[in-house]
Amino acid sequence: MAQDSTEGSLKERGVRLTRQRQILLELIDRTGAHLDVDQLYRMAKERDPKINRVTVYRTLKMLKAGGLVDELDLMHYGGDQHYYETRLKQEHAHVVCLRCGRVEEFFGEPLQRLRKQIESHFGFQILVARTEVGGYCAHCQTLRAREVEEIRHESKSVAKPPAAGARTRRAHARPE
Amino acid sequence: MAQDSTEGSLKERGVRLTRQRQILLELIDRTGAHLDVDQLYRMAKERDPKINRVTVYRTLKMLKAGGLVDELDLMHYGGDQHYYETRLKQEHAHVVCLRCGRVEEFFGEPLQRLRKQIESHFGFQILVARTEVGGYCAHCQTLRAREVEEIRHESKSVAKPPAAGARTRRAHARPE
DNA sequence: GTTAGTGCAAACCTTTTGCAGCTCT
DNA sequence: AGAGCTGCAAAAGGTTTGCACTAAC
Repeated sequence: MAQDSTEGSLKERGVRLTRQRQILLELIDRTGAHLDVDQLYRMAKERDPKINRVTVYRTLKMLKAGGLVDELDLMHYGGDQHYYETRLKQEHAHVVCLRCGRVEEFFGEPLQRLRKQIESHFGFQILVARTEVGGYCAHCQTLRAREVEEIRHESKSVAKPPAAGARTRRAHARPE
Repeated sequence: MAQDSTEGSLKERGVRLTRQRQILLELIDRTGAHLDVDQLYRMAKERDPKINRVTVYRTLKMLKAGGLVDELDLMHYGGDQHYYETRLKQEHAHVVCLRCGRVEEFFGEPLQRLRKQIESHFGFQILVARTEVGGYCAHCQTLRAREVEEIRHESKSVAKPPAAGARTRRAHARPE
């Protein structure tokens, strides 16, 4: 049972801890993963087959508004849905490989430095910050180079080099 | 007429410079603003009343894939559509006020530092980077404080303090 | 003349909404 | 008991697709 600060935080605000919410909270907080609505919905369904997708949306919206989860896009790799993660973790950037979909998290002082500079530069009060980076991971750089090479061979002469940011939209490809 | 590096870049790749594309390119490059599809579509329509929304989508997709424009969310202030801007500008972060919708751009060395650290830390090759920050601008911090104060007065006792990240979704509010 | 690009209509996917009934506190 | 939540069905964005026609090179 997830008896962490998230649930406490909700109780304080008089938010009801329904069975559905407990399930969703536990999934988000415990896995610490980047889950989209569909994944979350299916996982929740294993524990409560009657749960509705709409409840997942509503719960996430509430958690986001309450500053308990962060909403990510992960560079829209894999579609236009959103991904969610706990805010219990320390602030970090998301580094998404546009070829394999793997997502790395970067914690490091440049992030805090950036945050502070923005706050002092504009006199801005930051509530949420999001850094997402897309490109090729170490592994895929090599594979990518090979692919480009092959293409250049196939179309012997007028080799239109594949556009830099081009990405195949393979629905819900799993990293790895 | 926009005779800048963007058009050149397209010509080199054998992309046809249709009238519609010229209009859209000029709007994006010249205004240097953060435009969503709807704004872009309406502005383009003034110059070519027959242009179709789909063409706007298709052009943006191509420009994005070609690394000529960046796609932004601006913290989803004002809805779930995307915003687009030239990539001719130097890299910068977007700082969005969740109360008035104003968007500031932050250029500054912490960004380059962050980029470099991520690249060297993971051996990652960055193609696109996006930092978006949401919160309250200097001006709105004061107004916000006043609002909270008022609310506290109205509901005398059980004052549920407004959730930190809560934001009113006023569709397409204009900054200022 | 070819082939890429456009417009139109219709589909698609993700997310939101209205409302009756259920359930936490 | 009663406001707050849920589930269901239906709608509402925002974006993409299939196809016949048009225009850039």
